[in-house]
Amino acid sequence: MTLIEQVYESIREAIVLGRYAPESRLKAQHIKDDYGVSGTIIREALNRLISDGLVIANDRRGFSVAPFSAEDLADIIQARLLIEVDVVRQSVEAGDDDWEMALVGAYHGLDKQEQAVDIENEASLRALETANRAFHDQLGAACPSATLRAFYNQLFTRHYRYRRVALREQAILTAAREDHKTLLDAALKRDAARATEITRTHILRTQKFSDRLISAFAKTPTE
Amino acid sequence: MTLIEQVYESIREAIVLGRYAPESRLKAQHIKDDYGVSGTIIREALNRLISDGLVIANDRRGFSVAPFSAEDLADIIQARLLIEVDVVRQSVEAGDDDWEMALVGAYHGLDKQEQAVDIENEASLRALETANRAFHDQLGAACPSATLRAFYNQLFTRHYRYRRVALREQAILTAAREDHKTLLDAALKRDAARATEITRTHILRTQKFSDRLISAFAKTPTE
DNA sequence: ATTCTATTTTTTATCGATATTTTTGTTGAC
DNA sequence: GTCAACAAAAATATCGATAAAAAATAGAAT
Repeated sequence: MTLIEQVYESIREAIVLGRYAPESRLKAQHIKDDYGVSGTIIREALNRLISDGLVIANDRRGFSVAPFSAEDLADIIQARLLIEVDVVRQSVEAGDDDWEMALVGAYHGLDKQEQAVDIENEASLRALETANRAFHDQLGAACPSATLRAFYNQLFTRHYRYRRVALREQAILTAAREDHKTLLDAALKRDAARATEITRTHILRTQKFSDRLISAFAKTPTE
Repeated sequence: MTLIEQVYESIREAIVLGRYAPESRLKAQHIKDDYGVSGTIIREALNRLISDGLVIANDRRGFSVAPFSAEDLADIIQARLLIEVDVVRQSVEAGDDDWEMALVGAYHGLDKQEQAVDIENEASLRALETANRAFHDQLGAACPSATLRAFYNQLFTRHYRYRRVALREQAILTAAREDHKTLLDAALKRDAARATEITRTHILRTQKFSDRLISAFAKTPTE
């Protein structure tokens, strides 16, 4: 694994988890010391993060963390509604037996984490998110369009910045768990209409908490 | 304008116009001589081109030009159908007076190029494409979702790699010209349904030529 | 002739230093 | 006290060189 990759992953995580505050500037000169690498590496990693919509390049003024706002969240949710619904529909329609098996497996892994989750425990929440992502990825994996899947990926990551705050709500977790079960059932029955409907509801669930999410994050220590 | 930006633009154009053959490797060491800059600059420019879907990063094996294939074209068209249709719908519904004025202006510019176009003349075709893009950009400009507009942008550029071959067909140009006129009318009347319908047809028009496009490009000199 | 290994060449990833640009801070005039 | 002009400091963009890795080549052994 190349150094750039490692740094890229680290910075991405730092942004997603809010360790680099939204809209704060990412100064290569400063960051390089955190990772003990050259400034060039940081710059390359930041350039790649632009693709993910997590970093913004300001001409001659370096890079900064993408904003974190109610509008941004609304934008993400809206785009997800359009794209992910289509990805799921196509995937459910096109998935073969191997896909089914992998999906059942991913669901099992997710279910386990959902049972065991401890809201107070950061590591537990992280494990839950990993399993959650794996399940949703697998749900869309059979979609033939690589482009749509790439878009979906970007949106999923960007959305996680907001969702992780919501994960602390027991009500959300319970509701999400229901969704996942229903999603699996619909997918296995090849009921694309049902699967897309649940996907919609599932995505919209965080929206209700929008305001609370934003203000909760605003309290995160800056820089 | 920063050096990276300039090199980025140049390489992008080179890829879109096929001067760097699809799937060929982009060797920083070699390219840097073409532009008289350091290897770092090339690498950074290439990293940014990943966002545009024109360049692919191969771990420890540098970068290469994105593939050019019937599947890729089908993928692009499919994604455009989903995303651009939505962008246009939202834009037509949300556009204000300023937007209308700018749209009429862009249409005028496009119409002029369409009248004057000379299929044999490369500069003329390029001017046409610039005007074409400006018109379509403006058509979607009032869509409130920055994310969807960004996706649309990427797809438009990727699609152009294929479309530019089709531009040499008089039949396509004539049909496209009709589309544009109808699009403008529908947009001004705020007839979103009509506008999206035409957008659909417009996007699909190149698909018929798919096979011919691919083989025409295959004849392009490789590296 | 084919496969395996060792060696050379090419290419990539990475570094540390420097020129340029932006930001910050200070002083002096109105 | 505000503004402008200038000087100092910080940050960015850029370079050229090097270490590490991959690809190409050549030679030996089956």
